[in-house]
Amino acid sequence: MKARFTLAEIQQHALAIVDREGLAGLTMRSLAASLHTGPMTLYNYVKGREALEELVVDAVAARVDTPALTDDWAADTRAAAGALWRTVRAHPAAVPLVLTRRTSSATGLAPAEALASALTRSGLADADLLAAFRAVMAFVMGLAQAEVAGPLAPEGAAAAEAERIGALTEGTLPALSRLSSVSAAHAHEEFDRGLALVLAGIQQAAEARVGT
Amino acid sequence: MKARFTLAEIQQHALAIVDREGLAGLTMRSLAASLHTGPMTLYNYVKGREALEELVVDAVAARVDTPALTDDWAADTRAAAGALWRTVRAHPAAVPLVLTRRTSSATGLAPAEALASALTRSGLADADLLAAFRAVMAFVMGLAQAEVAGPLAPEGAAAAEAERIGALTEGTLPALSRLSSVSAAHAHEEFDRGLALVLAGIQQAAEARVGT
DNA sequence: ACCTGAACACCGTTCAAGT
DNA sequence: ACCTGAACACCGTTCAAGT
Repeated sequence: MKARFTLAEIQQHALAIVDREGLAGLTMRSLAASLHTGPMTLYNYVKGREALEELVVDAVAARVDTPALTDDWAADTRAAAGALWRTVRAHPAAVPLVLTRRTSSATGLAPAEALASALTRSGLADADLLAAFRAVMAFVMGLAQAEVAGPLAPEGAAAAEAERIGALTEGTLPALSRLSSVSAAHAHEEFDRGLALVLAGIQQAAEARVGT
Repeated sequence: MKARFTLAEIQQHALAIVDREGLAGLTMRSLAASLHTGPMTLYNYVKGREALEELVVDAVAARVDTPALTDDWAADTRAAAGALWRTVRAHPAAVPLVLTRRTSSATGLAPAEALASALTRSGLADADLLAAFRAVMAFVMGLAQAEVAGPLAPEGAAAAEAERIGALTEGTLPALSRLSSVSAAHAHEEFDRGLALVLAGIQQAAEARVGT
């Protein structure tokens, strides 16, 4: 019998379920139902649950539209990081998978390649180039992590944001609870400001190298 | 009947199982067996599976020994970030939980408080202070993420590290595969170098403020 | 070769009964 | 109050039988 589905179809259905019902809503059985088959059919396309979850990560990565290159490596770095950030953020329920499942497909690695490519044109030497890549990538993933499970993240959608930390710590964690109220006011610019700080350090290293 | 266990006991057993057998090894049933009880007994101490996982995260956070404060905020920031990094890294199997489960206990938030406290003494204004906190915290968590599931992480313990990316991408992801070989050579200093880049950007912002 | 129902070995948790 | 066995509703996956 011919193959009834394509891998891309399965990917799309899986990501759609995660987006719609959350991570717990994705099971072999629910995905099979979404495709109008029995659970066992899936095993003709995917090795098992774990491979399915990697497929979801690939599906998210595939939605990142890598921006066109310019002659400004710093701008390209910002663009690559921003594109990844926006896409990951658009699929909050998939973030736990994005953070913990590794990809080795070309599409899954494409956003990292775009970032690496931009940074390579900074002229940094190997060790610093690697550190810069690590720092920017970690910033993007770490910020996504913070939004899902970080200490300043609002608990429920409706809960007042600053309340949680403020109430629970009652002055025992003063620095953190102050930041918590700042966060409520500056949520919209946290990515840009944070990335600017990281990039400032990288640019400084790149310029120091040109100077010598 | 008196309470047979303390929460701390349960925490230690749970973390020990994760460290020893991996995340999949921790189930209500396996934890109960480790404590020589039935699974139902656990529900007297913990609301359910999810609360248990948060307890594991707290247990990891509790093992971070926050370093003593000095009069150098940048050094204290490095020390706070380093202490968190080393502890998280010492429990690789727990990293997926650390990344995805939120804590609201005081012990769970203590490492973040230490970091916030150090950065507060930089003199940065609110928005930049928050951005700096975000950047450093994201760097630490993002680097832990990269080690577990990032594009340059070795697949298996025995697999040659550069092979994976190199072989699979065969020149289609040139920048990334070059970084992959650099990574093999510089693994030991990636944290320090990356953090130095991030801190350079933060210090630059702090000095610019002093100058005006 | 690709498909897929039945069955198995798990899992978290509800319920109800113990002390 | 705190404990806990039995039972239930799931889950991923093996197996074997279909085409």
